[in-house]
Amino acid sequence: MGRGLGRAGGEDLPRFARRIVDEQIARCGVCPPQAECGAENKAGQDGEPEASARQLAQDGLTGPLGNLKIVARDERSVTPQSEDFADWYNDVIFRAELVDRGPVRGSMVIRPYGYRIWELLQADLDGRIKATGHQNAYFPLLIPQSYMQREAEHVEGFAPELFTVTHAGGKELEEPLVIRPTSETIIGEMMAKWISSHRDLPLLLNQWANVLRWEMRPRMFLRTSEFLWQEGHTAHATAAEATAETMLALSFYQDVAVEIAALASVPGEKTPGERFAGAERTFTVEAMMRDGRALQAGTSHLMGTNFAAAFGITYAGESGTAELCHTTSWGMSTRMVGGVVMTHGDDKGLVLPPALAPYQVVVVPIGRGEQAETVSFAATELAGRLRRAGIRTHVDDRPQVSPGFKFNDWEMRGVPLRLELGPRDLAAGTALMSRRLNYQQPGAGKEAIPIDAAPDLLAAELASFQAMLARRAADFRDEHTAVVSSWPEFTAAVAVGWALALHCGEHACEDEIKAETAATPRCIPLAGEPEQGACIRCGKPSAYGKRVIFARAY
RNA sequence: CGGGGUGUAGCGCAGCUUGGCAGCGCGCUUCGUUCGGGACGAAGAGGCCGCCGGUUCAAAUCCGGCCACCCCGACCA
Repeated sequence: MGRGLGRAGGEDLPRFARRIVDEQIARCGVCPPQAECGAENKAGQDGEPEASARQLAQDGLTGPLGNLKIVARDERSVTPQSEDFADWYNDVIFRAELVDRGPVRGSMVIRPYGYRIWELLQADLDGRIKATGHQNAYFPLLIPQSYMQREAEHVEGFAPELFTVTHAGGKELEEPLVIRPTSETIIGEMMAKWISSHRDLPLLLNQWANVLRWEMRPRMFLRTSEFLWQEGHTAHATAAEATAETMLALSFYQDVAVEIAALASVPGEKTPGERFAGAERTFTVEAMMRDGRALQAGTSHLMGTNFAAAFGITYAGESGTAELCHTTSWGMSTRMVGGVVMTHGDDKGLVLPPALAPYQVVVVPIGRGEQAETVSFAATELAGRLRRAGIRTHVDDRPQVSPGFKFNDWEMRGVPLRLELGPRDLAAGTALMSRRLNYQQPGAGKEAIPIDAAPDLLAAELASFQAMLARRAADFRDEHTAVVSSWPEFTAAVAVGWALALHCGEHACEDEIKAETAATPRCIPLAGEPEQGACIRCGKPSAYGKRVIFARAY
């Protein structure tokens, strides 16, 4: 872990060690801040290179303080969230083997364990999409550049992030191609071709695809140059039907976020400044992360007739006149994986909701020599029974790896439940169960469960684990959301979480708020009560008739 | 694009100030002993020191240039 010691960027080790020592001394309350508590405490004077700061840190510092003990963080553990959330996040996703860096800036290799999480989410969402009459299709990655230019706002919005292909087959292309940043244009073009009558409507399409956007500041899962997503695209005869579709898609996202990913998300509408490029209205589900920031977990756009006009998506109505279609688009991406990490994870690593856990239960057989075979056999047999009961189960029978290592390893990887199975358990007909975390009863230990009843028991445990995570996330969100009516309250709220505030809706005012607090309007919650009043910042009348969630966002 | 960093073994780093056989920890390989919370011993393998140029008898180290990546902001799922 390059940053495993929690050093500030660029801070060298001697400086780091000295800072920690200084902080410890300052905290000890006995010595003055600059006191030299014994020679060993001089972890480095200014300008003096410190050859053995690491050694010193490992050995710990002792001296007159007695209680002063500095120990470098074990390289096997992660940066604590409280110390640096961004470092924690990076440590966890790499250590849990969700992801690796690609060779190109901002690119990401999704490793099998991470990809499985995505597959599980994908399978659930795909089921919801299909169950409501949508059909999957696939459209090309390459789009003629001219397509992007047909919808004015759309071009403007995406131009800065486009990858453009200028050469193919060794020759310069007459018309450059763009790699899709999203597929409204090419799907619009095809819709125009396929729709001619009101009988062709609604057209309900979805595609699972990769898209590419050049991002100035990539973050694994949250903002990579290339990402995987689902994009729904539909065309309707009336605005009312399109609006209903937009809300239906939003409900997929809210349900997946809460029921499957156990996120604490809030469905709402984007303010005009945050709207999708080319949309009339944009809806979103915004989820609170464990550092109090907001993550847009899915969006659903009502396009009105903007794209229909740009691409000629028209239909003959019952009276025979040509009418513009009303279209929608909506998407959820691999960003969700990052949202899961940042919602549930802790200093021991990932915590996965059972619905998305590649392994819901890991069985660790314990025993060596003659016992090994018996235990291993029993573990395999138990795993088979759990799998037949629909529980994703893994037996960790790696030899030469100690049980303690396995415990920590699977905790890092977020497995909800672990079973230890050793000779003592076998003799008693039980297995030792541990939960990845115990909300509201921290410290609750291992529990012996009867092997015979394991499938039912564990299924119930998984269900309650899932529910517990969702509740815990929602509690956290509620505890970190403040209804504010003054500027000081606002700044205090967005420093640690979300603020519900009235706002004038003006861009200049949003910009000022962002410049001062880094917070932006995330959404106008659908469930918000009507309320009038003065803008939290400038005092002008509120624009939306409801409170707006302001937060620092990913 | 602005600011701050870093490039040395698979990973994390030291060495550079003051040029002189390329090191440490983890991991990896083999053997043995271990296994209920990150095991231990012994023996090994592993390097265009980011790239190009310069200075020098000699460059990881000094000088010049370039490149890449990471972190913090502005853009965004």
